This record gives sequence, C-alpha cells and structure tokens, in this order.
Amino acid sequence: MKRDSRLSGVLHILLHMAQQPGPFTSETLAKAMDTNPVVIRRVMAGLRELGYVRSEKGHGGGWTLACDLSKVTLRDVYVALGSPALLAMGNRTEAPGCLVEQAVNAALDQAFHDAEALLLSRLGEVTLAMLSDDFRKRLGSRKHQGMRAHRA
Amino acid sequence: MKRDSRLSGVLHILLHMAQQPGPFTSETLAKAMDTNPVVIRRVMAGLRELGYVRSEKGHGGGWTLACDLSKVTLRDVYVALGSPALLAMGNRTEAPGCLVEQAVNAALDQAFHDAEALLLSRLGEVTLAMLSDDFRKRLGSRKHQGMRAHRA
DNA sequence: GTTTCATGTAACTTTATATGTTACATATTT
DNA sequence: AAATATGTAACATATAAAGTTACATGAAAC
Repeated sequence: MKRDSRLSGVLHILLHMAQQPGPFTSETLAKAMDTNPVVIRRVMAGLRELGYVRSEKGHGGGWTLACDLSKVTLRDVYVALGSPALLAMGNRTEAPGCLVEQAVNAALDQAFHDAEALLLSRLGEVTLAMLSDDFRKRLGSRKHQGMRAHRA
Repeated sequence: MKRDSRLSGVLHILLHMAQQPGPFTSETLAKAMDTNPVVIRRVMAGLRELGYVRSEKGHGGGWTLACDLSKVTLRDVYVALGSPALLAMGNRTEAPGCLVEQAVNAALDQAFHDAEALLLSRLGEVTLAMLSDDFRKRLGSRKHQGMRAHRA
C-alpha cells in the first residue's frame, strides 16, 4: 500500500499559515509544499467544512486560518480529512462463515482496535498550537546558527 | 491504500493446517482460501525460511507445520512476512530541511511509533496455539447446533 | 462591464502496492 | 519416463494516493 501523507501534508500547511497572517493562495502553498494547487484545495476542503480555515475567491483571496490553534488537535485535523484508514493491514474478509477465519479475525481485530485507539488518543493530545510552539523553538535554535527556516 | 491482508490470510492457513496432520498442497490451501496457489507459496516462503513450516516437492509433497504452535506468536508470523508497514499513514518526506516539517514529523512520529509498538506488543501476546484453541472452542459451540466448521 | 485572479470540482493520468495469473524450471515419487 | 508439487520470474489486475488538465464560478481591480 502507498502510505497516505495527507495528514502530514495538511499539518505542514496549517503550521506555515500560522506563522503569518495570510491569506495564502493555493498556488503559494503548493510551491512551499512542492505539489499541485489542486491537491492543496482537496485536502483543505474538509478543514473548511469544519470551520478550521476559510477560503475566499478572487483578488486578494486565498486561505485563512479561522480557528483557535490551541483548540484544534491533530485528531480533529485527521477527522477533517475524512478519517482515512489508520492501519495498513486488515482482515482478509469480513462476515466470515469460516470458524477459523472468525478466530483469526477476533484476535487481529482486538490488536488492531487497540492500536487505532491509542493512535487517535495520541493525536487528540496534540494541538496545532503545540506544534506551532515546537516549530518556533526549532526556529530559535537555528537562528543562533544564522540559518534559514526553509531549506527544502 | 489497499489494505494488506497477508497476515490475516497466512494465519488462516496455519490454523487450517493445525487441524489435521498434512501435508497440504498449495492448491488445496488455495481452494480453502479462495485464491491462487502461487499466492500461497508466496506468503508461506517467509515462514519456511524461519522454520515455522516445511515444504516438500513431488508426490505426497506440500506444506507441513514444523513448529510448536505455543511458541510462535502472531508477531513472529508478521515478521516472517517481512514486517510490512503497519500504518496506512506516514510523513510527507523524511529528511526534511524545513523546520515546520520537522515539528510535524516529530509529533506524528511519536504517535505513530507508540501505536506501532502497541500493535506489535499485542501481536506478540497471542500464540498460534491460543488461536487454535479459540477455533476449537467455536467449533464446539457450533457442533451443538449441528453445523459445519466451514461454510464460506 | 470586462479583465484578472482565485477557488471549486470533475475527469483523467500517474504511481505504488497488494493480489491474481501464466509459464516454466526444479525436485521427488511412482 | 510420467506425474505431482514446489520455486520463481514475468506479467496482469485492482485499488487508492497523488498529480495534472480543463473549465466553471465568484470577487476584486481597472
């Protein structure tokens, strides 16, 4: 399976937006993310629906943060993306008439469920504000070395 | 991403094999699993290398269990498959020069790592023997209703 | 009001990976 | 030698993320 990097990507976008007022066009963000503007609009659509960002058309338009960063967790962002699958593995079939399959599924489902619950819980513990603070801390350290925030 | 069901599948195979002496041909197993013999050989290859099963060619050949089921955990089987990715999500890029990306990756990696560790730990707690016992328990219940073990 | 700029979205292409299939070499038993 | 089974390469298919193209819609600038 191809690893889904939308959560990572959209967090990257949000943190960039948190560093200056905006608005930011999809094209600007796409360049910073080294991708396509349409991809940006796609991943941002869910966040707009939940009110975490706003978008405006026309001159001077673009994307703007519309939430309290200390109130939005990584889990909220994940949900805004449509809660995509967390695990790369799954059962061969659901609704198994085979008792062997039932035994296997029961054991795996238990483990899978626990891991998903922990991951969601961890994501729910981290707010965008915490990430932003971490970024600024890193920025401070690097500034002492006379380097730039953005190199990629 | 497409969910990886090889672990589920190979466990299914092993449990079927545990119910009678064998050996089992790839074709027999493939029919029970509703798939192709080559797929069976592919997922069994790793298990053979670790000595959990044996395979023999020619007349009367096929696959045989070669381990103590109470000594092999689901985690062992997972490793035998080549330790495929557990999580469907990952970071956009590794080796990020961008400090924003570093902050995002650090937070996600922590959550991802914890979830993976828990999943591996859970898989390590369950042996094939436990699964087999569970299967036989289910078989017992169903027998009381006059039904067959295999319906799919 | 027309031009320009920006998002919104559908449709298509590309890429990666699991899964399925075909073909054939190799080994073992009869 | 024939039959049976694994071993494996090569190719085909399915699915989902990611990238691209095209065009409609709406808002600001002139």
